[in-house]
Amino acid sequence: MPSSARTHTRSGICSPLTNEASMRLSRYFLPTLRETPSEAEIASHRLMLRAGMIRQSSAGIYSWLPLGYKVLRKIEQIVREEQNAIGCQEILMPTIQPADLWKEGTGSGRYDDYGPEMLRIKDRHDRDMLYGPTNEEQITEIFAASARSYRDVPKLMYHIQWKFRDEVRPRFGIMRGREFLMKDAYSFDLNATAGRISYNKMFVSYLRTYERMGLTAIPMAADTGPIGGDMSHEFLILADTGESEIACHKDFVDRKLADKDIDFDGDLQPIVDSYTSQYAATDEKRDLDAEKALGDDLVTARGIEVGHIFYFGTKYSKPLGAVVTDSDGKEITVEMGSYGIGVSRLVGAIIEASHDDDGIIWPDAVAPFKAGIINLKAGDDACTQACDDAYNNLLSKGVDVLYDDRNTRAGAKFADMDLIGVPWQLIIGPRGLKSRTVELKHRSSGEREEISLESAQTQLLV
RNA sequence: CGGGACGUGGCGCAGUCUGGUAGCGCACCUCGUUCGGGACGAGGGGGUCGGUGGUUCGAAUCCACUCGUCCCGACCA
Repeated sequence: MPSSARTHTRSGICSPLTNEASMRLSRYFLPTLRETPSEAEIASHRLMLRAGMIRQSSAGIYSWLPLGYKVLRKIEQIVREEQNAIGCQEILMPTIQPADLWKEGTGSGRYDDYGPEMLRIKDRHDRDMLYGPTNEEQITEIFAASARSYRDVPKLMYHIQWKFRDEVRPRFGIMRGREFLMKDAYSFDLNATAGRISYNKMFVSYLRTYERMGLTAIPMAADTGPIGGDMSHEFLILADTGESEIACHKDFVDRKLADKDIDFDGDLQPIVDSYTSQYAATDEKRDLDAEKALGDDLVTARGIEVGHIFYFGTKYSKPLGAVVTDSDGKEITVEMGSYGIGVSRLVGAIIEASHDDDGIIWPDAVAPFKAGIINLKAGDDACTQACDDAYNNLLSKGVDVLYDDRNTRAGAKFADMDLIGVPWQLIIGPRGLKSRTVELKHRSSGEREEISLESAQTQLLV
């Protein structure tokens, strides 16, 4: 690609690396709201509406506007990269599934159990279909149809797809929608020992995934259902407005993975053990004796579930006939696990964990733009020239930047930029330019520096 | 699914009790003065009150039904 295609003029640019468009705000569809729509109660819902990220279509179903969709894709991409990093392979399964996959006799047998939460549809031939609330049946059928030998396992596959659960009571905006974007992964192994290896990969991968988003997620033992054992964990992040009460050892609160460079083919059990050996429990799993023993090390807080992994053995492989032949020529029903991350929910969860009275405070990794340029006086030639130059320069260096070039008052620009929560604000006005300075404001700390335009731009390149 | 609310220009609300064909703030458009944390003045556009059916001379207001949305609870990524 010729370089001229990358460094162009006034209409924003696509970085060849990220394919994320920087933007002049005068051309961007960013319908911010000064007042909160009355239906929004919690912070993330309020702020997502006010920041022009989403609009509601019907109860629990939302459209994603440019700003919101950009964040959603950033989160999705982090999830994708971390799944790929453990050898989990991306596929894409349909949203609409044939009911036979779920019915007794022809499928898993949970068609009747699932209840009205599953959206059932008939096609024109009067065949029963459904909008998938999850994909265990589908992936198992795919695997079963082609896997023959023990050499075909282990396998890890995932997809990132919209799901639908017809919640009785959708609420909290995107956090508890009926339609939601979810990463769900599935593991296929020859036996439980191998299954644990797959489970551990996911466990550690999840810790890394959330950490990359600027979150501390705490794994907590969850109900294992009919299988039993210790192979089901929910991952929760702490937020004052969280949906459930949790209790854990205080070491979890800011815990980071000690080893950044993990060998996923090595033994992950010690890492998993280092997490699971410490106390952490959701409301229904709390153990008061254990908590008493912790004394001052106990922390109680509120949490939001952002992931759930579990191992379910042959629950689906058996009815759907996912069988391979082992080295002795014996038929083995494969052992499976499934591993979910609520991608769209994470957008709301991150906001719950990171906002203030003025708006959202995006962690760097998921911020829709790295920086915003505020032109304090759009009518001033010198000021506009300085802003244009800074914008074009940052673009050419690959910095994703939102340039507020609108001809509105400064106050409105400050308010909008704080609301949408980009990490850095480059504030340029005629007054500062007289002494060749601009203001660089850091959204999360609130710190402002009066520095030269050049050094401000240099800082944004880091 | 139980309990509770609400539905009036894009957003936030008043008007409903005590029927007389719609109002305020913000936003929007024009002009002028402004312009470093959501300006000021003047002028202007936009709604027939979620829908349907009743009562009435007359309904945003009363009655019935219906649709939608939100909140609490049970349930869940």
